Amino acid sequence: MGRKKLEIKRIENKSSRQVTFSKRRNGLIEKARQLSVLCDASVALLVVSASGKLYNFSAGDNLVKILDRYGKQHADDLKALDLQSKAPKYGSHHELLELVESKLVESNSDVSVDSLVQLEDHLETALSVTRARKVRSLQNLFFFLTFRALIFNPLQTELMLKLVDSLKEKEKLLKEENQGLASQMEKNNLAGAEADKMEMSPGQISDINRPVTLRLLY
Amino acid sequence: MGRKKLEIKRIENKSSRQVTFSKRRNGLIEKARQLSVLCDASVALLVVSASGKLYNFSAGDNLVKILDRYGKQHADDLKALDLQSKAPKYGSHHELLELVESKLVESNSDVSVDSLVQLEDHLETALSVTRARKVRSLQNLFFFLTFRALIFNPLQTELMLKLVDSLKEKEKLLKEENQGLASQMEKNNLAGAEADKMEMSPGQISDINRPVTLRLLY
DNA sequence: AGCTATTCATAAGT
DNA sequence: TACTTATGAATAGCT
Repeated sequence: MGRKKLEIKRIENKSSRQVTFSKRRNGLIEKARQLSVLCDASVALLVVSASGKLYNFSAGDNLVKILDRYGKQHADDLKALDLQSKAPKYGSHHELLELVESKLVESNSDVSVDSLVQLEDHLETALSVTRARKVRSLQNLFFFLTFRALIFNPLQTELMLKLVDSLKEKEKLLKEENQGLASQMEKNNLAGAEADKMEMSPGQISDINRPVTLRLLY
Repeated sequence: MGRKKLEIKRIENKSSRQVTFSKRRNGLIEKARQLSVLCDASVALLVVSASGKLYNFSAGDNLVKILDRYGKQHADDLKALDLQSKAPKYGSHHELLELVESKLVESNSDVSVDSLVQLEDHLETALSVTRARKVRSLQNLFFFLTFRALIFNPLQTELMLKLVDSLKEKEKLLKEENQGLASQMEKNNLAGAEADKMEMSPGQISDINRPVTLRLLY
């Protein structure tokens, strides 16, 4: 819609490509805004230029509630998805979990793009049969989850990773404390055995006295 | 661009609103496709109708790599954001973490929409000063993180929540084991004190013997 | 779902 | 980068 008809293929001239990008990007955003206003819809638009610059637009209130309602409507599909991913044939849920965990450990929780791409592939494979069966409904679900992630950002993931870190740290400290206690107990037992001329392994001691509350590590 | 100029405000007539929605949605998607092809850009478009139905479109390859490069370019901003969110005045990072954790516990990891909305508000407040200072750069960062979340879906969040659950469970078991050990030790000490006619508190026992390796809980 | 009169978006030029 | 304008595209109202 200009002085000349423009074929829809990559514009080779760099500067005119840039000009066109700027104009059409603005046009697209305006159209998105209009759609949102005219039809009471919610719209999110994300554009990355060839040079890596990010542009975004979103409009529409109560998106979160709409998505929540949508999610509730599709609760059955969610359950089916969950069960499917537990099926051993396509990689169990637990295996996937282990995979995520190992990726997190590997990269010291600074999750690399490559490892997540790889992880996504695994998930893709695990879900392929489910998808083939109920493509439409699951695609909707996919985008429900996607959109949810889009709304509940930006730091949720980062915070979650930090939470995982803190839990791992807590676990480490608890294990150390455990080992310390075990070590003390062994020593006590040896001392006791010397005194009593009898042996007693820590695991076989029955619980007679009331447990002591330790200052647990936080 | 029709028979009559149309004011950009909500169309009250339901059926014509629906028709307009359908037409303009398709138009928007086509425009997004064209922008992607003409200018070598990546585009993601998400639309939710008033009735809650979800429509999506995306185009452009290597989005993940573009975003990764972008993220690396803005690594300094990420660090600044991290430091800022640690500033006590606006709620420490740790507090936010506790908040996330409590929300997860509250809802038994079936994260409710309302609690996340609330959480988002807290984050919003915590980051408001940072944003005011470097709005442009942080908005880009915001959308980088958003877009990343968009790409690394759909089950990443769900898996992460399950990972958190498993770590919490591990922690619980370790604490129980800790208490069990402490209880045993107390009993041993009492027994030892009786035998030796002397008292010895668990915390004051020095480590003489080599620690015993326990079968840790997994 | 189609049809066209119109308005709108924008390619090329400045 | 911003403005202008001829022209191609999108679409509002109608069927």
